[in-house]
Amino acid sequence: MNIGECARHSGLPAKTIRYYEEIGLVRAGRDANGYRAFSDSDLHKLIFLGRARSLGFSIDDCRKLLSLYEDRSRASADVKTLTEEHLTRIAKKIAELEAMQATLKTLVHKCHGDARPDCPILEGLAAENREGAS
Amino acid sequence: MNIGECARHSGLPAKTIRYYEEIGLVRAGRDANGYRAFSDSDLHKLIFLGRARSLGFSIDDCRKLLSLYEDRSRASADVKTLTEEHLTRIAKKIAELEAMQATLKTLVHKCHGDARPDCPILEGLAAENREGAS
DNA sequence: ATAGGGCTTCCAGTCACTGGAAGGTCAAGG
DNA sequence: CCTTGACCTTCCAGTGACTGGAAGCCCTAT
Repeated sequence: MNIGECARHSGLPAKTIRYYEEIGLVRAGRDANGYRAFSDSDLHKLIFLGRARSLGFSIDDCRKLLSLYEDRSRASADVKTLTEEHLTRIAKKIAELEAMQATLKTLVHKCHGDARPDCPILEGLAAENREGAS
Repeated sequence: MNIGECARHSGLPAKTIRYYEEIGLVRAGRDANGYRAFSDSDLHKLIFLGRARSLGFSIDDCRKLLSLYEDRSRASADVKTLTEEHLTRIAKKIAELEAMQATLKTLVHKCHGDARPDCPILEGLAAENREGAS
């Protein structure tokens, strides 16, 4: 399987597959003409990587997950720990975004949004005479 | 005011202030010795930028917000529109993270997390015989 | 023979900083 | 006067995870 077909089957751009090979996430053989040759096993790894990335795992996490995936004697606890740490990061990120959202919604609500220059959003950003907001 | 004092008052690292100057977000005068000299007005802009960045606005948005901030004849509607677009992006991001969170929680819940290699998380990532999950 | 599509490598750019090296400046202490 | 240490300066490189583009080889069909 060459890189184009592999890209179609995995859903990953060819560029990304080359990049994954470059950083050592996957390895590909070569045909006589120099084209990359992917086995079914390589394709499965790429699909695995695509799924992991789409769930927000970092490349570094993916590297660990992939090695656990390939390790027949792994402990599922290791996978679970990695995933739980990732969940913690996601929860933190959501909390941060929700805090921004709350502040911004308050500001937007106060702003009449017309042709006049008076604007509580800009005043809020200027941070003059603020009290409670973080 | 030199950069160190300005950093303390604005809460931004000196490196960041230099970077903001480099990309033209703020301008600073110079003392005879070549040190940057910040006015109170520069400091206010930096505080403004710090607040805007902490609310997730991009540098490009900050540039627009700053020019609106300095434009005494602005229309508050322009600020509101910018902010609402940003809120839309935040909501989308939160939704994405929550979708990841839901999938990951389901997988973690299924995984017993012990010394055995059997692991529903890895199986889920391998995307074999999956049905409903996105 | 040529046109097209796919493949290769390599380099640069993204975003918003951040770290570090090499060196100038200034105030205080010996 | 000299040194020490904390400032400041510039410039270069690296981060994460790709993405775009240029230059050029390969393969198939017409």
